[in-house]
Amino acid sequence: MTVKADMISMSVIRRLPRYYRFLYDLKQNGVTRISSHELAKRMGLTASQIRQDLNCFGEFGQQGYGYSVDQLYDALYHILGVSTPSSAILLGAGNLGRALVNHMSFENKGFKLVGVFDDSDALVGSKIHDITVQPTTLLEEFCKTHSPQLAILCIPKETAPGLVERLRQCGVNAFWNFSHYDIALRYPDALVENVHLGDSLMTLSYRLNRNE
Amino acid sequence: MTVKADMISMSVIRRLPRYYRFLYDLKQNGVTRISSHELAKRMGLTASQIRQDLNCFGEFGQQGYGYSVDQLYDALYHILGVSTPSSAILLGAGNLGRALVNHMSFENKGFKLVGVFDDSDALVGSKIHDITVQPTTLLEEFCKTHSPQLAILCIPKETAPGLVERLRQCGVNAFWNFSHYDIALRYPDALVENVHLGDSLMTLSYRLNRNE
DNA sequence: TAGATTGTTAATCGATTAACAATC
DNA sequence: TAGATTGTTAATCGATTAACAATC
Repeated sequence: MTVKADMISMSVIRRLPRYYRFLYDLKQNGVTRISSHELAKRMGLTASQIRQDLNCFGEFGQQGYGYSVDQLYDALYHILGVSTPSSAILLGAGNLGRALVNHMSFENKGFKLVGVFDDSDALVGSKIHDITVQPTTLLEEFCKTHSPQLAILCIPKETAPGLVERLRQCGVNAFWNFSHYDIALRYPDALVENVHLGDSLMTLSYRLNRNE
Repeated sequence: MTVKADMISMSVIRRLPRYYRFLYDLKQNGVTRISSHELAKRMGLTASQIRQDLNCFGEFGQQGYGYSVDQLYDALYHILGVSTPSSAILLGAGNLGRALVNHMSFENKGFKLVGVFDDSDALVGSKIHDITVQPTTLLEEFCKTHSPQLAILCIPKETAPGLVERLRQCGVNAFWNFSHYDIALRYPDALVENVHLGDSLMTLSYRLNRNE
C-alpha cells in the first residue's frame, strides 16, 4: 500500500472500517467493481468524499471504470492492519469485558487476545475464550514475556489510574478504554480510543427530549 | 432551561455528557464555582469552546465569577433529559445485551428499561435486572401497552431489518444500535446512535500499524 | 473513439479559536 | 473600584463538497 500523506485526520480514519465492511458485503454479493458514485449512494456519503478519503492512501481506482472491489477490500485489509495482528490483553473480566471477548472477533479487527486479568477470586482461574483469567499481580511478569501492544480497559474509574501507569511501565501504549478515566489527559502521547457507552446513550436522551 | 438555537450541532451534543461527568466530579470534590478557563484546563479543551458550547443552551455564567458548579450540573441534568426518563426496550439478550443492562445505570442516563426480548429458548423466561425476557412475538402487544421510546439493538445484522421495521410500526423512532444494520439509510428521520465496537477497535489497529 | 469515472484543485461550509466590549 | 470572566462577534482552521482536466 502506498501512503501519500503522513498525517491522516481522525475523521478519515473513523470512516475506514465502515468502507471495509461495505466492501466485504459487496464482495459477498458478487459485486466486482464499483464507482465512487454508486458506493456513495449505498453508504449515504458523497462520491467526492469517498475519492478524497481513498486518495489519502493511494490511487486505487481507474478512470472510466471505478474501483475493483477485491483490490480495494484488500488494500483496506492492509491499511487497517488486519493483516498484521497486534497482541491485546483484557483488564477486567466482568460483564462487559467478558461480553466483548465473547461477542466479537478480535482476529478480524487486527488483534489477538493473549491475556485476561482480573482480581476477583470468583473469576481468577476461570477460562474466557480459551484464556485463563490471571490475577493482576502477574501483569508485569506477563508483559515481560508477551509484550502486548494494546490494553482493553473494562475496569472501574478508580482502578484505572494505577493500572494505566503500570501498563505504561510495561510498554503498553495503546488503550481501548471503556472506563471513565481520561488517559489522554495524563498521557498525551498514548494511543487512546474511548468507548463511553453512557455518553453515547445520553446523546439519545438529549435528542429524544429535544425533539418534542 | 433556555434554549437559544433550534439546531445544535452533533459536535456540541456529543460533548455534553462529558461536561456532565466532569461537573459531577467537581461537585463530589466540593468545588462550587469554576471558570471556563479552569474547566478547560481540566478537560483538555479551550475556554472558548466551553463558553460557546454552553451558550447554545443559555447564559449560565456570571462575568467576573465563572459558573456555579451546582447550577451548571443541574442545567445539564435537564438538558440531557435525565430528569425526564424515556422508556427503553432491549432487543437481543445475548452476551452484549445482558452486559449492557448489568453494567450501566439507565436511570442516570435518562432511560428506564421496561422490557427485554429474545427468541432463544434458553433465555425466554429468565430474568435480567428484574425484567423477564419475552419472546419477540410479543413485541407488538407489549408496545401497545407500554409505548417504549427507545429500542436497544443487540441483535445480528440479519435479524435487524425485519425487527426495525416492526419497531417503527410500533411507533419506536429512536435506536441505540449495536448491530451493523444501517438504520439511518433506510429511515432518515429516525434518531439513531450507532455503537460499532468493531469499527472503534479497528481505528486502534490502524493507528498502531501506522505509528511504526 | 466516446462515455465514464477517476484524482486533484478550488470553493464552500462548519467548527474551533481568538479577541474584546460588557459587566459582575 | 479594579480584576476577572463572561457572552458574543470576528478570524482561523479543517473538513466536506463541487468542478474539471486527465485518462481509461
